[in-house]
Amino acid sequence: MAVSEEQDYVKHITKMSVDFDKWYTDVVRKAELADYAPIAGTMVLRPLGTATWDAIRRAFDDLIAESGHENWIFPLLIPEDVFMKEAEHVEGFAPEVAWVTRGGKEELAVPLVVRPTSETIIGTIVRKYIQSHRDLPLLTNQWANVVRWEMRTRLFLRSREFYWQEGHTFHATPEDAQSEVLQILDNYREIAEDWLAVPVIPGRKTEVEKFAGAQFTNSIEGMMRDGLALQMGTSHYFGQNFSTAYDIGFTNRENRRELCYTTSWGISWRLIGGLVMAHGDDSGLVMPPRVAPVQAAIVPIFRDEEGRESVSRFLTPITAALKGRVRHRVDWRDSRPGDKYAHWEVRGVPFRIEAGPRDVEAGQVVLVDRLSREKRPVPAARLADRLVDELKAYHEALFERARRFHAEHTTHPQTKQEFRDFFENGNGFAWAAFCDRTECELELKDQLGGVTARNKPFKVDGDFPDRCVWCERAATTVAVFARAY
RNA sequence: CGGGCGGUAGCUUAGCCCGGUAAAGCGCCUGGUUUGGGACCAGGAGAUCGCGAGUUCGAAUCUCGCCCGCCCGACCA
Repeated sequence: MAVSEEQDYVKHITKMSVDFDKWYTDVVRKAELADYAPIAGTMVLRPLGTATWDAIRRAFDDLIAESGHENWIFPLLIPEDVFMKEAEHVEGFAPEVAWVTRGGKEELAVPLVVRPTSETIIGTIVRKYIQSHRDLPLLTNQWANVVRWEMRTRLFLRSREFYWQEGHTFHATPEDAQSEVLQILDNYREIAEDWLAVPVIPGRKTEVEKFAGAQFTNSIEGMMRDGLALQMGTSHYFGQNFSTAYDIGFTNRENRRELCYTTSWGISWRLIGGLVMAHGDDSGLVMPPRVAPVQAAIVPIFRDEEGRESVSRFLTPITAALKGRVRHRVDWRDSRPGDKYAHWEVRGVPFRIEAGPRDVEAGQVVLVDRLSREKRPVPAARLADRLVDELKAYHEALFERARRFHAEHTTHPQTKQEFRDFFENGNGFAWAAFCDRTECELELKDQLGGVTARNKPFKVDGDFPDRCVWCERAATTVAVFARAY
């Protein structure tokens, strides 16, 4: 049934087609994922957002545990002199660092920076645990909050304090470190695609976009429903940049001292913003089922106390069968069914189960999914099995929908004119031949209103011209261009 | 950080220009009636008008400073 304008107004969710940015903010707040906090540029993660982040966290933690990574907890504060050792890194982060200069009433002799990322302090700390090649690789990870004094903030996507995981690893050889970087990037791809149902492009960052202090940076890039790119995870190779600055060495098999090859990598709660913008619609959130805190909301329908008890008895074996298999919630709140439908819809719950007198009579429930809203009767005894299958299919459908959108908003311009036209008339991804020169990328960014090379994809199909799509010099690579968050 | 706009009940806003101690819808509470797509009726609670100072007999309203948000720019692993 179509939703009237008046009802929309009551819900206070701006339509995506009217103003995408406003729609996004409305959804995040009305779905109660997160809200603004009273400190500029910071936010509070509400229970739905926290549960979603926890689900992502568990999924990734399991993945990296399998490959031998261990969680640590490192300090929040970094002494200035420790922070300042790697020049490029300092230059990249200095403008957005928050400082602690006082403890109680005393001015600190050495000011402390609130970590914007932890390469420097972790390097400083773990160097003493690394003596021999036998101590390598050392594979650390921490789940933490960091602070970056951003000028322009946005819920989940760019906040002054954010939660993430940062992995920091130390290796005996460049090959080992580089394969770590690739392996983690593939773990990130798995989180994005298999858990969040967002198709992504893995690739190598250009010099303009790489991490401050890295030799190279890899990323996965996803497309939001406004055609903008979102960097959903990055994985950096430092070579010996940090181990030189922080003197992180080991004794190799030849009994000679050598410096470690290091990496770092991170995903943040930005992924939640990503799933909102990749899947949401004018009714609110659409949660990917594998991370959805509630996968099925059960709405009991009854007229009186007797009816209530009858539905309750009917539901007892049903919820018992769902236990441990499907994350569900029975909505006994004292309000009308329609109100409950809307409640769970805004929150993006994949499935709704209606159970009323007619269902009790027939020994069935009515299953409704968030995407099609079609009502389908399911025998009560088969609900659990059915839902497990439906959740899988729902994930596939979501992923497929996002994949199709991504494909429909992707182009392969052959000429500079086609390239210009594409970005002057809208947004999306443009795969094009590229000279990979910084000057060229900066020029096109300037002239095309913020278009940048998101990355140079690892996998490129088809033929591309041998001239750069922008400067028309010899092309050395293929890059995906887009405006980005 | 520069330019512009805004902040009034939990939410969305009116009132501000032209000063006289705050209003509506939604939400919330109680009772009744209802319940398969955001119900209805009646009653009720809820606001130091973002914070602070100033002008004034009197400030939501005028002035100044600060805080928070939005848009544009600069900036942005």
